[in-house]
Amino acid sequence: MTSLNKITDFRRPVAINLANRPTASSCDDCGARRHGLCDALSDDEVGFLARAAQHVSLQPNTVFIEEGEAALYFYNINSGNVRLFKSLPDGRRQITGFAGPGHFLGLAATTKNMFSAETMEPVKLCRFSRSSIAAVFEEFPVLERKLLDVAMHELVLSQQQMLLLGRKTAIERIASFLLSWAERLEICASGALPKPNVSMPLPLSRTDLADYLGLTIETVSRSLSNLKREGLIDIPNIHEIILLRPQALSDIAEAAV
Amino acid sequence: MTSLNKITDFRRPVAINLANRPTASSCDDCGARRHGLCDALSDDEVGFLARAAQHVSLQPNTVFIEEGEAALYFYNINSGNVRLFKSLPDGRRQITGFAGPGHFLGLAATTKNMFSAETMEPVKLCRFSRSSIAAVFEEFPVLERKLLDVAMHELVLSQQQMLLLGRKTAIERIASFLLSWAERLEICASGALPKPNVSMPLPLSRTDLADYLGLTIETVSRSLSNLKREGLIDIPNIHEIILLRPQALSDIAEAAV
DNA sequence: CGTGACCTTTGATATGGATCAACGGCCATA
DNA sequence: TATGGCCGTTGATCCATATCAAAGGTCACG
Repeated sequence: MTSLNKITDFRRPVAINLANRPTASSCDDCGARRHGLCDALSDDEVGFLARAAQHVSLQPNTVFIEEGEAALYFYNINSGNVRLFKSLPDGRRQITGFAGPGHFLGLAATTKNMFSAETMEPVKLCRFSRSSIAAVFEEFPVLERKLLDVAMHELVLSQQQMLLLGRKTAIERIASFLLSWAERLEICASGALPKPNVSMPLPLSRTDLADYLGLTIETVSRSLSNLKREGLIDIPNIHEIILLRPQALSDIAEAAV
Repeated sequence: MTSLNKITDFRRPVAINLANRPTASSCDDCGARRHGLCDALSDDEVGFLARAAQHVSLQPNTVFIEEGEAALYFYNINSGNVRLFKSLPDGRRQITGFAGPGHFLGLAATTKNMFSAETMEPVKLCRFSRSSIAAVFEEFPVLERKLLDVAMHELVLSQQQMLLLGRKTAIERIASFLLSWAERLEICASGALPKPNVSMPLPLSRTDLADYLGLTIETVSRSLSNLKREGLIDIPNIHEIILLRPQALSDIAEAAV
């Protein structure tokens, strides 16, 4: 907890001088807007945030955060999606979540990275030195408030995932995943079901799916085939799923009695 | 996400008038101190926080947050420990974590509770109306900063738990749990191993252990017996574990190769 | 259009942990 | 000290999913 205070102690002097900041630039530079994090920032301030960072473009399948390495930076994703995961020495892997445009990574107050992050497609992101965290928060206190909301929401999601990993069967995991993925894609409102027959892109390999759901690729494949055989979904191709009967999926996912 | 803005929109007018607040009272009233959340608050302010809440005493095994119910309050625990869990309609239960003195519960911006909370022993806590969240944060902005740190730390813990639930074997789960429990009790520094032969209270039933680790009580019992048989731990009684060889436990927990 | 690498699906078999069952220890109560 | 209920342990068996194996699809590249 010592490093915690170093980073977020509110008494820390402000290192960034906004009086000298550059003039406004497009908010598109700042992935934070995607999460509504910029709502309360002026264009000037958003431009400043964008300029305070190093802008990085990454190829697909690039590991840019490695578990165990020194935590020198935090990141804000501008475009593209990444997977977050933890690994065991023998190669077992658990994907703990996905992050897309607007997400912040590496904010936890630890000296080493507690997870790895790998791009799933071409990604653009902003990299900030962690020593500037306190200063950034000092300048943009509203960021803290919004980040707290985001963090609380992610805790809710990870609790759902713990229930899935600890107590659900393979078919329940797949059904749960399909519905939560639809929510993530905003195909339906949070907590609501998508309409029947909606199509959904699924840009994940079976390996990613298995590592996210705590299964093997064979079990993932079989479970999807079962759902298809029973007419609850259709699978026109590997990276597309049609949710034929969302209600039936939900009954399976929530183990309705 | 509409309710999110309702609660945390920084423009919301301040409803609490600190000018009229009561004079200082003991900080012991405020569980927040246990998490260092009060470090930056004056005794006056802490006393105010304590008075703004309803103080509640609960018997052991009382469910005071029920998943799915309207989320009317948030809570700050003063004394005692609680378990947080999610359930499926058929009775399967996943404990997602434990909360003790200083923890805040129910801060997520949702209209319904996303988990249940049940006391494990006599518990005292402060209950706040959720409609006052914005006002509380407005008066004590440092609270937000600290809560963000706490939330980030809990995300790290839940990622560890996802790895455990998704990819570890029964014996690895038990070994991981014993070491993380020692950390929680501050028997050892975060990330460090306890010294050999340290004794540790374990005020959890086998059922709680099973529901936390995604196993059955029989498998928990067998795994503990195995570790005992191999001389890595001793179990003088149900609610006490002696960590004879923490390094060996760690090798199992981390699947050292 | 053919080739090969990689990914997915499907089938056969193995196994870790769940389930079913019985027993034993502990504690509260009389 | 005896009794009953609850919890934990241990043993026997079962089953959901892992593992092993092979075949089929798809796509990039020559």
